[in-house]
Order: sequence, then C-alpha cells, then structure tokens
Amino acid sequence: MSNAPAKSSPTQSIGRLAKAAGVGVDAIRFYERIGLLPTPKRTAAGYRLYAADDQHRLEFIRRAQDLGFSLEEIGSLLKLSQPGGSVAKARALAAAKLAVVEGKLAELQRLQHALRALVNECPGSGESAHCPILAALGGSPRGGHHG
Amino acid sequence: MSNAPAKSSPTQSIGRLAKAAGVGVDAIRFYERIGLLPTPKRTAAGYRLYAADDQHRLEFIRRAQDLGFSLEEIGSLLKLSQPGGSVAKARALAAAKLAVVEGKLAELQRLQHALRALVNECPGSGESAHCPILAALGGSPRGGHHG
DNA sequence: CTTGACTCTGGACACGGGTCCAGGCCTTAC
DNA sequence: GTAAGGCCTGGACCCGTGTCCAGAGTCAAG
Repeated sequence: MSNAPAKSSPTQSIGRLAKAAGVGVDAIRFYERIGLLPTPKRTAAGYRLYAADDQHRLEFIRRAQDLGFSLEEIGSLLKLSQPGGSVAKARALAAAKLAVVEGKLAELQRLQHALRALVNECPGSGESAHCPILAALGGSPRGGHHG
Repeated sequence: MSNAPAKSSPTQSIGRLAKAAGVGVDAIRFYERIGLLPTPKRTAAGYRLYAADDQHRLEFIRRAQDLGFSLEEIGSLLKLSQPGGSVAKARALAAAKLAVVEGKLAELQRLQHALRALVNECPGSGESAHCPILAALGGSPRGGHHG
C-alpha cells in the first residue's frame, strides 16, 4: 500500500496470533491448509510470521462463522471483499444464507410447538402408556410379553 | 403379556422392512450395530427376520429423529418407553430437548436480524467498501495496495 | 439350471471443523 | 549451559449418521 512505511510490520508468531484472534494454533494451520489464509512468511528457522492483515482476516473469518457461514462460504466472501470483488455476489451470498436461516427457523418453531405440547401434556408420572411423548413416538407398547 | 397369540408373526426380510419403514437397509443394520434395534432372528441361511414390533420401533426412531432427538437420545427414549420405564425421565428428556431447540431458535433469530439488516443495507453494487456485509465482517479494507 | 435380485460381513468413506500426537528443532529466560 | 516452552510436519482421530463396497452365499422365478 502506497506509503505506509514498511515500519516494524508488526509480525507475530502463530501462537501470538492465535491468542490475539481467539482461535487455536491448529485452527490457523488448518485454515492455511485449506487456503483460507495465505501462506505466511517464515523466519529462517521456518517459523510462520504473521502481520496485522492476517489477524484482520482471522477476525473476518470468526465473525462470518458467527453469522453461520461455512468456511467454504467464507472463502468466497473473502475473495469478494477484495478490491474489485463483486458486491452483488456478496449480497447474494448473504441473502442465500438468510433464506437458509429462515428455513431452519421455521423448522425449529415446528419442533418447538410439538415438543412443548408433548411436555405440557405429559403428567410426568404414571404409566408410559399415559405419556403423550412416548405415545406420540411409538404408539403401542411393544411386545408386552413379560417385559 | 396377556395372550397375544404367537400367530403368524409376520416376519419380513430386511429389505421389506426397510421399504415399509422408509429407511435404508444399511440404516437398519447400523441401528442394530449401535444397539438401537435388537438383534433379529435369522433364517437358517443367516438372513435377518423382522416382525411387526421391529417396524414399530423403526417408526418410533424416525419420528423421534424428526423431533430432533439424536440416536443416542432415542435409545434412552426407547428404554423409557418400555413397560416400567420412567415417564418422568422421558418428560425430562423432551423438556431438555425443548430447551435446546429454544436456544437454537434464539440464536437463529439473532442471525436472521443481522443478515437481514446486512442484506437490506447493501446496495448490491458499487465498491466493496460500501457494502455493509463486507464492512461488518472485515471492517477495514485490508491491504488496499493496488487491487 | 440359470439368472437376477436379495442378503451376508466388515470395513472404508463421507461431511465440517477442527484437535491431538510424536519426534525433533528453535528460542528465550535464567 | 540448560531447561522450559514454542514451533515444525503431516497424519490420525473425533463427533453423528449413515452410505458404499467387494466378494460370497441364498432365494425365487422362469
């Protein structure tokens, strides 16, 4: 970038980066392996060296994960966030994710109602035949021969 | 108990059972391996033979899965549904699952709002810096040197 | 009898997102 | 100089819920 002085270019080891970004060391190496993080510089001894950019990228990843994006989707998002990336595509990605989230919401609400009804109707004691939870699942008490 | 006649005990092969219950043959064998289905009788040639009970049990499993129970939890539920099983525990299991479902619901709603805001505010074109989706994730345009 | 469909076993593979390990260097602090 | 701790590689393993496979045996229909 233009004129930011090369200055100390505050590099840090993988361990420090991990701590700073709140992820595990292994996760960072894993991200590198799958191409989510660029291959870092190395010291003469082969130690990875990271700069502030990498930490930003890691934070991006974490936030996107919090929003429910998979690592693969995050890869796309990262490409899209590059200068020159397609904002329209990023928006489409978010919209698609929103649709998925809303689908899951609907399903969970269905589940919630079903479970709530079951729990509310169950006396909590007595025979299993009187328990609507078990009744709803299995219906008849199976076998019955000498249990 | 009682006196259900041993009657023809309409046994069927694993393939027919699978079709009848709407699951895969492999799934049945898998359930058997993990102890969710009892070890079935066999023909002289070693073929598994299933009776109506087994189909009920499979249907129980499917319904419980639809309610979001894991196979391990379904195992507990099945034990609990035995005559003499604890209805209170079955109820507790359902209540716990309900709590989990409600927790997920809350989280997904949070996600929904965040994504919706992002999508609504994104112009869908222009530079990535103007896209709130990418801005929210990455904050600063990273690097910026020469796109 | 032959053909084709079914079943058997046990193990490998899949997914997503990592974690954990051994065995060996490197660096830092004292 | 020495010890503790960080870092290297790359592969195995974890979770859950199955699916797929090869090679062999079995059964029903023609």
